[in-house]
Amino acid sequence: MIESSAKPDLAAIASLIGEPSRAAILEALMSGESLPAGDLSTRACVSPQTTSSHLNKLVQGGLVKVEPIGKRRYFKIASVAVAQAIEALCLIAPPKKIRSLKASFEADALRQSRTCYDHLAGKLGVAVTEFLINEKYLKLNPDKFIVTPTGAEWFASFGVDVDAARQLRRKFAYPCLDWSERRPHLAGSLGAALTSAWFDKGWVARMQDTRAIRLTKEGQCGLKEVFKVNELK
Amino acid sequence: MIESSAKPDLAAIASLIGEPSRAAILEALMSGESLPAGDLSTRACVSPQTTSSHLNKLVQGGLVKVEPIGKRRYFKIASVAVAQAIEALCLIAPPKKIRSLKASFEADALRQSRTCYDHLAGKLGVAVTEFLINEKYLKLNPDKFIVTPTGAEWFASFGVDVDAARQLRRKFAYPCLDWSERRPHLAGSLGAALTSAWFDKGWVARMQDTRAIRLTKEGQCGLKEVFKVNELK
DNA sequence: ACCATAGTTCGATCTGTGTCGAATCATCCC
DNA sequence: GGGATGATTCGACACAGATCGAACTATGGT
Repeated sequence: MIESSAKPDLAAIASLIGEPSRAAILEALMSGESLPAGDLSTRACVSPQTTSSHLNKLVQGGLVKVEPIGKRRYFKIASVAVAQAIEALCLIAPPKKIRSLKASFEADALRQSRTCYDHLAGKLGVAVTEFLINEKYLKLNPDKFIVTPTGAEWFASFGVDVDAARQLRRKFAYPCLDWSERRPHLAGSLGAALTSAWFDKGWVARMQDTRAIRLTKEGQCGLKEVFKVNELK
Repeated sequence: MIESSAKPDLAAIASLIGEPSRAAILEALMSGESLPAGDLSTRACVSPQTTSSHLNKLVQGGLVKVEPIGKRRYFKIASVAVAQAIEALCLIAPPKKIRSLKASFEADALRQSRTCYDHLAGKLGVAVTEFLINEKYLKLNPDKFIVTPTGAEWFASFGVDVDAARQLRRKFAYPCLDWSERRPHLAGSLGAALTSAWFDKGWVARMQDTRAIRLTKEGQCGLKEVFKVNELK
Protein backbone atom coordinates (compact mmCIF):
# COMPACT_ATOMS: atom_id res chain seq x y z
CA MET A 1 0.00 0.00 0.00
CA ILE A 2 1.28 3.40 -0.96
CA GLU A 3 1.70 5.71 2.00
CA SER A 4 1.48 9.04 0.25
CA SER A 5 0.95 11.79 2.77
CA ALA A 6 -0.64 14.23 0.36
CA LYS A 7 -3.93 15.14 -1.14
CA PRO A 8 -4.50 14.97 -4.87
CA ASP A 9 -3.36 17.94 -6.92
CA LEU A 10 -6.57 18.68 -8.75
CA ALA A 11 -5.23 21.85 -10.37
CA ALA A 12 -2.18 20.08 -11.76
CA ILE A 13 -4.10 17.34 -13.51
CA ALA A 14 -6.87 19.59 -14.77
CA SER A 15 -4.52 22.22 -16.16
CA LEU A 16 -2.58 19.46 -17.84
CA ILE A 17 -5.75 18.48 -19.67
CA GLY A 18 -6.97 22.04 -20.02
CA GLU A 19 -4.43 23.40 -22.47
CA PRO A 20 -6.12 23.46 -25.90
CA SER A 21 -3.40 21.68 -27.84
CA ARG A 22 -3.02 19.00 -25.20
CA ALA A 23 -6.79 18.57 -25.06
CA ALA A 24 -6.80 18.06 -28.83
CA ILE A 25 -4.12 15.39 -28.44
CA LEU A 26 -6.10 13.63 -25.73
CA GLU A 27 -9.29 13.79 -27.79
CA ALA A 28 -7.47 12.17 -30.69
CA LEU A 29 -6.16 9.44 -28.40
CA MET A 30 -9.62 8.88 -26.93
CA SER A 31 -10.33 6.83 -30.03
CA GLY A 32 -8.29 4.17 -28.26
CA GLU A 33 -5.69 4.12 -31.03
CA SER A 34 -1.95 4.39 -30.57
CA LEU A 35 -0.75 7.33 -32.61
CA PRO A 36 2.76 8.54 -33.41
CA ALA A 37 3.91 12.04 -32.47
CA GLY A 38 3.70 13.29 -36.03
CA ASP A 39 0.03 12.42 -36.45
CA LEU A 40 -0.78 14.06 -33.15
CA SER A 41 1.03 17.15 -34.30
CA THR A 42 -1.23 17.32 -37.35
CA ARG A 43 -4.38 16.70 -35.34
CA ALA A 44 -3.56 19.33 -32.77
CA CYS A 45 -2.58 21.85 -35.46
CA VAL A 46 0.72 22.76 -33.83
CA SER A 47 4.34 22.26 -34.79
CA PRO A 48 6.22 19.04 -34.02
CA GLN A 49 8.36 20.85 -31.46
CA THR A 50 5.35 22.08 -29.56
CA THR A 51 3.70 18.68 -29.77
CA SER A 52 6.80 17.04 -28.41
CA SER A 53 6.80 19.35 -25.44
CA HIS A 54 3.14 18.61 -24.75
CA LEU A 55 3.58 14.88 -25.08
CA ASN A 56 6.39 15.03 -22.59
CA LYS A 57 4.16 16.71 -20.07
CA LEU A 58 1.32 14.29 -20.69
CA VAL A 59 3.62 11.33 -20.11
CA GLN A 60 5.14 12.90 -17.00
CA GLY A 61 1.64 13.53 -15.73
CA GLY A 62 0.64 9.92 -16.20
CA LEU A 63 -2.11 10.63 -18.71
CA VAL A 64 -0.40 9.04 -21.68
CA LYS A 65 1.92 6.10 -22.30
CA VAL A 66 4.63 5.79 -24.95
CA GLU A 67 5.75 2.80 -26.87
CA PRO A 68 8.64 3.41 -29.25
CA ILE A 69 8.54 1.28 -32.37
CA GLY A 70 11.51 1.90 -34.57
CA LYS A 71 12.05 5.55 -35.04
CA ARG A 72 8.45 6.33 -34.20
CA ARG A 73 7.01 6.82 -30.78
CA TYR A 74 3.43 5.68 -30.37
CA PHE A 75 1.32 7.34 -27.74
CA LYS A 76 -1.89 6.12 -26.12
CA ILE A 77 -4.13 6.88 -23.16
CA ALA A 78 -2.39 5.52 -20.07
CA SER A 79 -5.30 3.75 -18.38
CA VAL A 80 -9.02 3.18 -18.22
CA ALA A 81 -9.16 5.57 -15.26
CA VAL A 82 -7.77 8.35 -17.42
CA ALA A 83 -10.29 7.65 -20.17
CA GLN A 84 -13.10 7.69 -17.63
CA ALA A 85 -11.99 11.02 -16.20
CA ILE A 86 -11.90 12.55 -19.67
CA GLU A 87 -15.34 11.15 -20.50
CA ALA A 88 -16.69 12.56 -17.24
CA LEU A 89 -15.32 15.95 -18.23
CA CYS A 90 -16.88 15.73 -21.70
CA LEU A 91 -20.26 15.18 -20.07
CA ILE A 92 -20.11 18.52 -18.27
CA ALA A 93 -18.19 20.41 -20.95
CA PRO A 94 -19.82 23.23 -22.90
CA PRO A 95 -20.23 22.68 -26.66
CA LYS A 96 -17.34 24.03 -28.66
CA LYS A 97 -18.05 26.78 -31.15
CA ILE A 98 -17.97 25.49 -34.70
CA ARG A 99 -15.76 27.68 -36.82
CA SER A 100 -15.25 25.89 -40.10
CA LEU A 101 -17.46 23.84 -42.38
CA LYS A 102 -14.98 21.01 -42.04
CA ALA A 103 -15.29 21.07 -38.26
CA SER A 104 -19.05 20.96 -38.64
CA PHE A 105 -18.87 17.83 -40.80
CA GLU A 106 -16.52 16.29 -38.31
CA ALA A 107 -18.86 17.03 -35.42
CA ASP A 108 -21.72 15.44 -37.31
CA ALA A 109 -19.64 12.38 -38.08
CA LEU A 110 -18.64 12.09 -34.44
CA ARG A 111 -22.22 12.20 -33.29
CA GLN A 112 -23.11 9.56 -35.84
CA SER A 113 -20.58 6.98 -34.78
CA ARG A 114 -17.27 7.07 -33.03
CA THR A 115 -15.19 5.04 -30.63
CA CYS A 116 -15.17 6.05 -26.99
CA TYR A 117 -11.71 4.84 -25.95
CA ASP A 118 -12.39 1.21 -26.83
CA HIS A 119 -16.10 0.79 -27.51
CA LEU A 120 -18.76 2.11 -29.87
CA ALA A 121 -20.48 5.40 -29.06
CA GLY A 122 -22.61 7.97 -30.83
CA LYS A 123 -25.88 7.07 -32.55
CA LEU A 124 -24.42 3.78 -33.70
CA GLY A 125 -23.33 2.80 -30.20
CA VAL A 126 -26.71 3.67 -28.75
CA ALA A 127 -28.65 1.89 -31.52
CA VAL A 128 -26.62 -1.29 -31.09
CA THR A 129 -27.09 -1.19 -27.34
CA GLU A 130 -30.83 -0.65 -27.65
CA PHE A 131 -31.10 -3.59 -30.03
CA LEU A 132 -29.36 -5.80 -27.48
CA ILE A 133 -31.75 -4.64 -24.78
CA ASN A 134 -34.89 -4.95 -26.93
CA GLU A 135 -33.99 -8.48 -27.89
CA LYS A 136 -33.40 -9.24 -24.22
CA TYR A 137 -29.79 -10.16 -24.88
CA LEU A 138 -28.77 -7.59 -22.30
CA LYS A 139 -30.63 -6.38 -19.28
CA LEU A 140 -29.87 -2.95 -17.89
CA ASN A 141 -29.65 -2.91 -14.14
CA PRO A 142 -29.21 0.69 -13.07
CA ASP A 143 -25.44 0.55 -13.05
CA LYS A 144 -24.51 -2.54 -15.04
CA PHE A 145 -25.56 -4.75 -17.89
CA ILE A 146 -26.44 -8.40 -17.36
CA VAL A 147 -25.94 -10.83 -20.23
CA THR A 148 -28.97 -13.14 -20.47
CA PRO A 149 -28.58 -16.81 -21.46
CA THR A 150 -29.92 -16.13 -24.96
CA GLY A 151 -27.66 -13.10 -25.00
CA ALA A 152 -24.63 -15.28 -24.32
CA GLU A 153 -25.56 -17.43 -27.30
CA TRP A 154 -26.04 -14.40 -29.49
CA PHE A 155 -22.66 -12.92 -28.58
CA ALA A 156 -20.99 -16.26 -29.28
CA SER A 157 -22.66 -16.52 -32.69
CA PHE A 158 -21.50 -13.01 -33.47
CA GLY A 159 -17.95 -13.96 -32.62
CA VAL A 160 -17.59 -12.41 -29.17
CA ASP A 161 -16.11 -14.50 -26.38
CA VAL A 162 -18.17 -13.36 -23.40
CA ASP A 163 -16.35 -15.49 -20.85
CA ALA A 164 -12.96 -14.21 -21.95
CA ALA A 165 -14.22 -10.65 -21.59
CA ARG A 166 -15.63 -11.44 -18.17
CA GLN A 167 -12.31 -12.73 -16.93
CA LEU A 168 -10.39 -9.56 -17.65
CA ARG A 169 -9.43 -7.50 -14.63
CA ARG A 170 -11.69 -4.57 -15.51
CA LYS A 171 -15.36 -3.70 -15.45
CA PHE A 172 -17.24 -6.17 -17.61
CA ALA A 173 -20.33 -4.43 -18.97
CA TYR A 174 -21.62 -1.10 -17.81
CA PRO A 175 -23.61 1.74 -19.31
CA CYS A 176 -21.50 4.69 -20.47
CA LEU A 177 -23.40 7.90 -20.93
CA ASP A 178 -22.27 9.69 -24.01
CA TRP A 179 -22.04 13.42 -24.51
CA SER A 180 -23.90 13.51 -27.80
CA GLU A 181 -26.86 11.21 -27.24
CA ARG A 182 -27.09 11.46 -23.46
CA ARG A 183 -28.25 7.88 -23.58
CA PRO A 184 -26.31 4.86 -22.33
CA HIS A 185 -24.31 2.60 -24.56
CA LEU A 186 -22.40 -0.59 -23.80
CA ALA A 187 -18.95 -0.06 -22.26
CA GLY A 188 -16.46 -2.25 -20.41
CA SER A 189 -14.61 -5.29 -21.65
CA LEU A 190 -17.74 -6.67 -23.34
CA GLY A 191 -18.23 -3.42 -25.24
CA ALA A 192 -14.61 -3.48 -26.27
CA ALA A 193 -14.86 -7.09 -27.47
CA LEU A 194 -18.01 -6.35 -29.45
CA THR A 195 -16.31 -3.37 -31.07
CA SER A 196 -13.29 -5.47 -32.02
CA ALA A 197 -15.64 -7.89 -33.72
CA TRP A 198 -17.10 -5.03 -35.78
CA PHE A 199 -13.64 -3.99 -36.93
CA ASP A 200 -12.64 -7.60 -37.62
CA LYS A 201 -15.69 -8.09 -39.80
CA GLY A 202 -14.82 -4.92 -41.67
CA TRP A 203 -18.19 -3.39 -40.76
CA VAL A 204 -16.60 -0.20 -39.55
CA ALA A 205 -13.37 1.57 -40.42
CA ARG A 206 -11.55 4.44 -38.86
CA MET A 207 -11.74 7.77 -40.62
CA GLN A 208 -8.70 9.88 -41.21
CA ASP A 209 -7.74 12.40 -38.54
CA THR A 210 -10.72 11.96 -36.26
CA ARG A 211 -12.28 9.67 -33.70
CA ALA A 212 -15.27 9.23 -36.00
CA ILE A 213 -15.71 5.87 -37.68
CA ARG A 214 -17.35 5.01 -40.95
CA LEU A 215 -19.94 2.31 -41.55
CA THR A 216 -18.80 0.27 -44.54
CA LYS A 217 -21.20 -1.24 -47.10
CA GLU A 218 -20.95 -4.54 -45.24
CA GLY A 219 -21.58 -2.72 -42.01
CA GLN A 220 -24.76 -1.17 -43.36
CA CYS A 221 -26.02 -4.59 -44.45
CA GLY A 222 -25.04 -6.12 -41.14
CA LEU A 223 -26.69 -3.36 -39.18
CA LYS A 224 -29.91 -3.96 -41.09
CA GLU A 225 -29.88 -7.75 -41.04
CA VAL A 226 -28.26 -8.66 -37.76
CA PHE A 227 -29.18 -5.65 -35.67
CA LYS A 228 -32.50 -4.84 -37.34
CA VAL A 229 -31.59 -1.16 -37.51
CA ASN A 230 -32.68 0.45 -40.77
CA GLU A 231 -31.18 3.85 -40.24
CA LEU A 232 -29.50 5.77 -37.49
CA LYS A 233 -31.75 8.55 -36.35
CA MET B 1 -33.79 17.12 -27.18
CA ILE B 2 -30.98 19.60 -27.59
CA GLU B 3 -29.69 19.75 -31.14
CA SER B 4 -26.23 21.05 -30.43
CA SER B 5 -24.09 20.72 -33.50
CA ALA B 6 -20.81 20.76 -31.66
CA LYS B 7 -18.44 18.53 -29.83
CA PRO B 8 -17.62 19.10 -26.18
CA ASP B 9 -14.99 21.67 -25.37
CA LEU B 10 -12.72 19.58 -23.22
CA ALA B 11 -10.05 22.26 -22.95
CA ALA B 12 -12.53 24.87 -21.75
CA ILE B 13 -13.91 22.81 -18.90
CA ALA B 14 -10.55 21.41 -17.84
CA SER B 15 -8.79 24.76 -17.82
CA LEU B 16 -11.67 26.15 -15.81
CA ILE B 17 -10.95 23.53 -13.16
CA GLY B 18 -7.22 23.68 -13.67
CA GLU B 19 -6.45 27.13 -12.31
CA PRO B 20 -5.05 26.64 -8.78
CA SER B 21 -7.31 29.13 -7.02
CA ARG B 22 -10.39 27.81 -8.74
CA ALA B 23 -9.36 24.25 -7.96
CA ALA B 24 -9.05 25.22 -4.30
CA ILE B 25 -12.55 26.67 -4.40
CA LEU B 26 -13.93 23.51 -5.98
CA GLU B 27 -12.14 21.32 -3.46
CA ALA B 28 -13.71 23.31 -0.65
CA LEU B 29 -17.14 22.93 -2.22
CA MET B 30 -16.62 19.19 -2.71
CA SER B 31 -17.57 18.84 0.95
CA GLY B 32 -21.11 19.31 -0.33
CA GLU B 33 -21.56 22.47 1.74
CA SER B 34 -22.86 25.78 0.45
CA LEU B 35 -20.25 28.41 1.22
CA PRO B 36 -20.32 32.19 0.86
CA ALA B 37 -17.82 34.04 -1.31
CA GLY B 38 -15.87 35.34 1.68
CA ASP B 39 -15.17 31.89 3.08
CA LEU B 40 -14.06 30.68 -0.31
CA SER B 41 -11.74 33.63 -0.55
CA THR B 42 -10.09 32.57 2.71
CA ARG B 43 -9.85 28.93 1.67
CA ALA B 44 -8.33 29.72 -1.69
CA CYS B 45 -5.89 32.21 -0.15
CA VAL B 46 -6.65 34.98 -2.64
CA SER B 47 -8.27 38.39 -2.35
CA PRO B 48 -12.05 38.83 -2.48
CA GLN B 49 -11.81 40.55 -5.86
CA THR B 50 -9.93 37.66 -7.38
CA THR B 51 -12.31 35.18 -5.80
CA SER B 52 -15.26 37.04 -7.21
CA SER B 53 -13.81 36.85 -10.68
CA HIS B 54 -13.18 33.12 -10.32
CA LEU B 55 -16.65 32.43 -8.97
CA ASN B 56 -18.12 34.27 -11.91
CA LYS B 57 -16.27 32.02 -14.31
CA LEU B 58 -17.23 28.89 -12.41
CA VAL B 59 -20.89 29.85 -12.53
CA GLN B 60 -20.71 30.77 -16.21
CA GLY B 61 -19.05 27.44 -16.88
CA GLY B 62 -21.83 25.54 -15.14
CA LEU B 63 -19.61 24.05 -12.45
CA VAL B 64 -21.08 25.98 -9.56
CA LYS B 65 -24.50 27.33 -8.57
CA VAL B 66 -25.28 30.48 -6.57
CA GLU B 67 -28.04 31.11 -4.10
CA PRO B 68 -28.11 34.62 -2.68
CA ILE B 69 -29.34 34.79 0.90
CA GLY B 70 -29.49 38.32 2.21
CA LYS B 71 -26.31 40.08 1.38
CA ARG B 72 -24.41 36.84 1.10
CA ARG B 73 -24.09 34.66 -1.93
CA TYR B 74 -23.81 30.97 -1.23
CA PHE B 75 -22.04 28.80 -3.75
CA LYS B 76 -22.23 25.06 -4.23
CA ILE B 77 -21.30 22.38 -6.76
CA ALA B 78 -23.82 22.60 -9.59
CA SER B 79 -24.66 18.92 -10.03
CA VAL B 80 -23.76 15.33 -9.25
CA ALA B 81 -22.18 15.06 -12.69
CA VAL B 82 -19.76 17.85 -11.79
CA ALA B 83 -18.87 16.19 -8.50
CA GLN B 84 -18.27 12.90 -10.31
CA ALA B 85 -16.00 14.52 -12.86
CA ILE B 86 -13.94 16.12 -10.11
CA GLU B 87 -13.72 12.83 -8.22
CA ALA B 88 -12.60 11.09 -11.41
CA LEU B 89 -9.86 13.69 -11.78
CA CYS B 90 -8.75 13.24 -8.17
CA LEU B 91 -8.27 9.54 -8.83
CA ILE B 92 -5.70 10.19 -11.54
CA ALA B 93 -4.18 13.32 -10.00
CA PRO B 94 -0.61 13.32 -8.71
CA PRO B 95 -0.17 13.88 -4.97
CA LYS B 96 0.35 17.51 -4.09
CA LYS B 97 3.60 18.49 -2.44
CA ILE B 98 3.13 19.19 1.22
CA ARG B 99 4.71 22.49 2.12
CA SER B 100 3.55 23.33 5.63
CA LEU B 101 3.02 21.34 8.78
CA LYS B 102 -0.55 22.59 8.82
CA ALA B 103 -1.16 21.22 5.33
CA SER B 104 0.27 17.89 6.45
CA PHE B 105 -2.16 17.71 9.36
CA GLU B 106 -4.98 18.60 7.05
CA ALA B 107 -4.02 15.89 4.58
CA ASP B 108 -3.95 13.36 7.41
CA ALA B 109 -7.36 14.49 8.61
CA LEU B 110 -8.74 14.22 5.09
CA ARG B 111 -7.51 10.69 4.71
CA GLN B 112 -9.01 9.79 8.05
CA SER B 113 -12.54 10.96 7.34
CA ARG B 114 -14.10 13.45 5.00
CA THR B 115 -17.21 14.00 2.97
CA CYS B 116 -17.04 13.25 -0.72
CA TYR B 117 -19.66 15.70 -2.03
CA ASP B 118 -22.51 14.21 0.03
CA HIS B 119 -21.34 10.93 1.51
CA LEU B 120 -18.65 9.62 3.85
CA ALA B 121 -15.20 8.86 2.45
CA GLY B 122 -11.70 8.26 3.77
CA LYS B 123 -10.90 5.52 6.27
CA LEU B 124 -14.18 6.15 8.05
CA GLY B 125 -16.22 5.78 4.86
CA VAL B 126 -14.44 2.59 3.92
CA ALA B 127 -14.74 1.09 7.41
CA VAL B 128 -18.46 1.79 7.56
CA THR B 129 -18.98 0.29 4.13
CA GLU B 130 -16.99 -2.82 4.98
CA PHE B 131 -19.03 -3.30 8.14
CA LEU B 132 -22.22 -3.16 6.07
CA ILE B 133 -20.83 -5.75 3.67
CA ASN B 134 -19.45 -8.06 6.39
CA GLU B 135 -22.79 -8.08 8.18
CA LYS B 136 -24.45 -8.85 4.86
CA TYR B 137 -26.53 -5.69 5.02
CA LEU B 138 -25.14 -4.71 1.66
CA LYS B 139 -23.96 -6.88 -1.17
CA LEU B 140 -21.45 -5.51 -3.64
CA ASN B 141 -22.28 -6.38 -7.19
CA PRO B 142 -19.42 -5.15 -9.32
CA ASP B 143 -21.01 -1.80 -10.06
CA LYS B 144 -23.74 -1.37 -7.49
CA PHE B 145 -24.73 -2.18 -3.94
CA ILE B 146 -27.78 -4.30 -3.17
CA VAL B 147 -29.56 -3.78 0.13
CA THR B 148 -30.44 -7.16 1.63
CA PRO B 149 -33.68 -7.69 3.56
CA THR B 150 -31.84 -7.67 6.90
CA GLY B 151 -29.96 -4.65 5.61
CA ALA B 152 -33.22 -2.79 5.03
CA GLU B 153 -34.18 -3.45 8.63
CA TRP B 154 -30.81 -2.29 9.87
CA PHE B 155 -30.96 0.96 7.91
CA ALA B 156 -34.47 1.65 9.23
CA SER B 157 -33.35 1.03 12.80
CA PHE B 158 -30.47 3.41 12.27
CA GLY B 159 -32.89 6.07 11.07
CA VAL B 160 -32.32 5.88 7.31
CA ASP B 161 -35.35 5.75 5.03
CA VAL B 162 -34.16 3.38 2.30
CA ASP B 163 -37.30 3.62 0.19
CA ALA B 164 -37.21 7.41 0.16
CA ALA B 165 -33.60 7.28 -0.98
CA ARG B 166 -34.48 4.76 -3.65
CA GLN B 167 -37.16 7.01 -5.09
CA LEU B 168 -34.87 9.95 -5.73
CA ARG B 169 -34.00 10.56 -9.35
CA ARG B 170 -30.34 9.71 -8.96
CA LYS B 171 -28.18 6.64 -8.54
CA PHE B 172 -29.22 4.79 -5.43
CA ALA B 173 -26.21 2.95 -4.06
CA TYR B 174 -22.95 2.49 -5.89
CA PRO B 175 -19.31 2.03 -4.94
CA CYS B 176 -17.22 5.19 -5.15
CA LEU B 177 -13.48 4.64 -5.30
CA ASP B 178 -11.66 7.15 -3.17
CA TRP B 179 -8.27 8.66 -3.85
CA SER B 180 -6.82 7.97 -0.43
CA GLU B 181 -7.90 4.42 0.30
CA ARG B 182 -8.36 3.20 -3.25
CA ARG B 183 -11.13 1.03 -1.85
CA PRO B 184 -14.84 1.47 -2.51
CA HIS B 185 -17.20 3.21 -0.15
CA LEU B 186 -20.96 3.71 -0.30
CA ALA B 187 -22.12 6.55 -2.57
CA GLY B 188 -25.40 7.58 -4.13
CA SER B 189 -28.61 8.64 -2.44
CA LEU B 190 -28.30 5.87 0.17
CA GLY B 191 -24.79 7.00 1.07
CA ALA B 192 -26.01 10.56 1.35
CA ALA B 193 -28.91 9.54 3.59
CA LEU B 194 -26.64 7.50 5.84
CA THR B 195 -24.27 10.43 6.15
CA SER B 196 -27.12 12.79 7.05
CA ALA B 197 -28.05 10.39 9.83
CA TRP B 198 -24.50 10.58 11.18
CA PHE B 199 -24.64 14.36 11.27
CA ASP B 200 -28.13 14.32 12.80
CA LYS B 201 -26.96 12.04 15.58
CA GLY B 202 -24.04 14.37 16.20
CA TRP B 203 -21.57 11.55 15.56
CA VAL B 204 -19.54 13.65 13.15
CA ALA B 205 -19.01 17.38 12.82
CA ARG B 206 -17.44 19.49 10.13
CA MET B 207 -14.01 20.89 10.81
CA GLN B 208 -13.15 24.49 10.11
CA ASP B 209 -11.81 25.36 6.67
CA THR B 210 -11.52 21.86 5.29
CA ARG B 211 -13.52 18.97 3.88
CA ALA B 212 -12.29 16.84 6.75
CA ILE B 213 -14.80 15.85 9.41
CA ARG B 214 -14.26 15.04 13.06
CA LEU B 215 -15.58 12.00 14.92
CA THR B 216 -17.24 13.26 18.12
CA LYS B 217 -17.16 11.35 21.41
CA GLU B 218 -20.60 10.00 20.62
CA GLY B 219 -19.41 9.06 17.18
CA GLN B 220 -16.51 7.07 18.60
CA CYS B 221 -18.87 5.17 20.88
CA GLY B 222 -21.32 4.60 18.06
CA LEU B 223 -18.61 3.40 15.73
CA LYS B 224 -17.52 0.88 18.33
CA GLU B 225 -20.95 -0.32 19.42
CA VAL B 226 -23.06 -0.08 16.30
CA PHE B 227 -20.45 -0.56 13.64
CA LYS B 228 -18.09 -2.83 15.61
CA VAL B 229 -15.10 -0.81 14.50
CA ASN B 230 -12.54 -0.33 17.25
CA GLU B 231 -10.16 1.93 15.48
CA LEU B 232 -9.65 3.28 12.00
CA LYS B 233 -6.52 1.85 10.54
C1' DA C 1 -29.55 58.18 8.92
C1' DC C 2 -25.26 56.11 9.70
C1' DC C 3 -21.76 52.78 9.60
C1' DA C 4 -20.20 48.03 8.91
C1' DT C 5 -20.05 44.06 6.16
C1' DA C 6 -20.36 41.35 1.71
C1' DG C 7 -19.44 41.48 -2.72
C1' DT C 8 -18.39 43.51 -7.40
C1' DT C 9 -16.21 46.33 -11.26
C1' DC C 10 -12.33 48.51 -13.41
C1' DG C 11 -7.69 49.19 -14.61
C1' DA C 12 -2.72 48.36 -14.32
C1' DT C 13 0.76 45.04 -13.72
C1' DC C 14 3.36 41.02 -14.06
C1' DT C 15 4.30 36.17 -14.39
C1' DG C 16 3.76 31.65 -16.63
C1' DT C 17 3.72 29.14 -20.45
C1' DG C 18 2.61 28.02 -25.24
C1' DT C 19 4.69 28.90 -29.60
C1' DC C 20 7.96 28.31 -33.30
C1' DG C 21 12.85 28.85 -35.73
C1' DA C 22 17.14 26.68 -35.78
C1' DA C 23 19.95 23.12 -34.67
C1' DT C 24 20.64 18.35 -32.95
C1' DC C 25 19.88 13.35 -32.25
C1' DA C 26 18.10 8.79 -33.66
C1' DT C 27 16.56 5.37 -36.73
C1' DC C 28 15.62 3.43 -41.14
C1' DC C 29 16.51 2.42 -46.03
C1' DC C 30 19.19 2.11 -50.17
C1' DG D 1 28.16 5.69 -45.57
C1' DG D 2 24.70 9.14 -46.94
C1' DG D 3 20.27 10.92 -47.35
C1' DA D 4 15.57 10.98 -45.60
C1' DT D 5 12.27 10.90 -42.07
C1' DG D 6 10.69 11.18 -37.16
C1' DA D 7 11.33 13.38 -33.06
C1' DT D 8 13.69 16.29 -29.46
C1' DT D 9 16.26 20.26 -27.25
C1' DC D 10 17.24 25.08 -26.75
C1' DG D 11 16.30 29.83 -26.83
C1' DA D 12 13.68 33.97 -27.82
C1' DC D 13 9.28 35.98 -28.01
C1' DA D 14 4.58 37.16 -27.28
C1' DC D 15 0.20 36.79 -25.30
C1' DA D 16 -3.39 35.29 -22.07
C1' DG D 17 -4.97 35.56 -17.75
C1' DA D 18 -4.35 35.80 -12.59
C1' DT D 19 -3.62 39.21 -9.20
C1' DC D 20 -4.56 43.19 -6.32
C1' DG D 21 -5.42 48.38 -5.24
C1' DA D 22 -8.95 51.61 -5.46
C1' DA D 23 -13.42 52.83 -5.97
C1' DC D 24 -18.19 51.42 -6.08
C1' DT D 25 -22.93 49.01 -5.05
C1' DA D 26 -25.99 46.59 -2.07
C1' DT D 27 -27.70 44.75 2.11
C1' DG D 28 -28.06 44.60 7.19
C1' DG D 29 -27.91 46.27 11.85
C1' DT D 30 -28.51 49.88 15.35
